[in-house]
Amino acid sequence: MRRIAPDRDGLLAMIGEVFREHGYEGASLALIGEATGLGKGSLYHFFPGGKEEMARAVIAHINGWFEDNVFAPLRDSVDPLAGIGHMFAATDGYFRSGRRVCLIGAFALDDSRDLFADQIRDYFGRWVTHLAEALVRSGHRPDEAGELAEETVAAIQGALTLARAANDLDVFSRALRRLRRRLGLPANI
Amino acid sequence: MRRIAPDRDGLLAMIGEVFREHGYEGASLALIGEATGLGKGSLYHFFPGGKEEMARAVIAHINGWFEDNVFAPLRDSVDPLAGIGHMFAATDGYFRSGRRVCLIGAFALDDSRDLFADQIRDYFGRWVTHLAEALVRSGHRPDEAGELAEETVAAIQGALTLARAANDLDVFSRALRRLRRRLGLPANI
DNA sequence: GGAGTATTGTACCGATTGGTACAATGTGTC
DNA sequence: GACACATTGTACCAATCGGTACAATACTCC
Repeated sequence: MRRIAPDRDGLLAMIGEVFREHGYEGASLALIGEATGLGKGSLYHFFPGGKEEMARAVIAHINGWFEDNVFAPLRDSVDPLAGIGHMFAATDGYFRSGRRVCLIGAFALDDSRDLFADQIRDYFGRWVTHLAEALVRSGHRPDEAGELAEETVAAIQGALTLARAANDLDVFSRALRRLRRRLGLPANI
Repeated sequence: MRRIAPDRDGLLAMIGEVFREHGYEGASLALIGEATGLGKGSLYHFFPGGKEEMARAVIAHINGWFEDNVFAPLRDSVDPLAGIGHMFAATDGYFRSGRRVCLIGAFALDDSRDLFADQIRDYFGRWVTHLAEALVRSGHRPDEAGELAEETVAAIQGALTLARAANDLDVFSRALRRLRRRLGLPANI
């Protein structure tokens, strides 16, 4: 019996890709087992709560990544524009310039939203809030900053949808470029 | 044996709601049967190709609705701004001010995109193209109009995602209001 | 090396999946 | 009423679903 001993981060990343590509319903335990190289025995050992616990852990994992790589820079950068620039760079990297889709956004659209409503609302809510605060610090009026933040996060989600629908990565790149300009950043980082 | 004789439009609308709420994978024949009041015998009589043919017909049905109620006004209105206003009103109505989600956008995100790639690309492509042409007619430069159209359609998709994630319909209303203003329309229709 | 725990493969479960077959019944037409 | 065709309910199929049970193996620490 070989011992793979996948670290939890790597494991969650692999499971996350399955959910991302197939959705919550479409991600069968067979697919997850295939992607991770683990049988049901192992999967239910690490996630006694089954598929739902896996999804919950994956969402929390993504939430943590955004906390560290997107929200923290937005909150802690001395120069708010630099923090916003960091956000765009991390976002472009995370979604692989449009090749990848937002798992949490996809979950928000169908049935599975009801299962993970709190985590989903938290993810988008924090993104909008932290971006809005950075925009306030960069000189925007609070109400205007709130709308601009909401508009930006929605535009990113919409661009991911449209890029995948059109099968054209440039859709996503163009959207990020427009958003950068509107938020007061130089055209390229 | 009672005879319901649902007209095809009503039938496709009912099936469409199931796909919209549960996604392609999640929409089981049991759910579809329950929603339509039809057994498998009837469903496979009307759609010999099974679930895939049902989904294809539903997407085509939606495509047709948008052709009549969104794209045609964009193309045929003498006043392009009136056509664009018509588009926003129809869009707000169709998505029930954010209560409803875009089935085709949801399909674009997961596995099912590969099954329906042509129809999905067609839907979004026509929307962007027709909006861009109306924007050109209203005075925008062609390249600028293309970007603005793409941005608008993406913003609508993103707003639907965000509204459902936040469980807050105002997110969608605010997005539509901003888009109307940016495209040169009066604040309320 | 032995004890205790972590991990794993396998067999199995009932329920549900999409799909097929087909006879029975409804409906419209002459 | 008789015929043709449209529609439907039911029974059935193999495959897969998520999940459980458990014994066998790996690993860790003494």
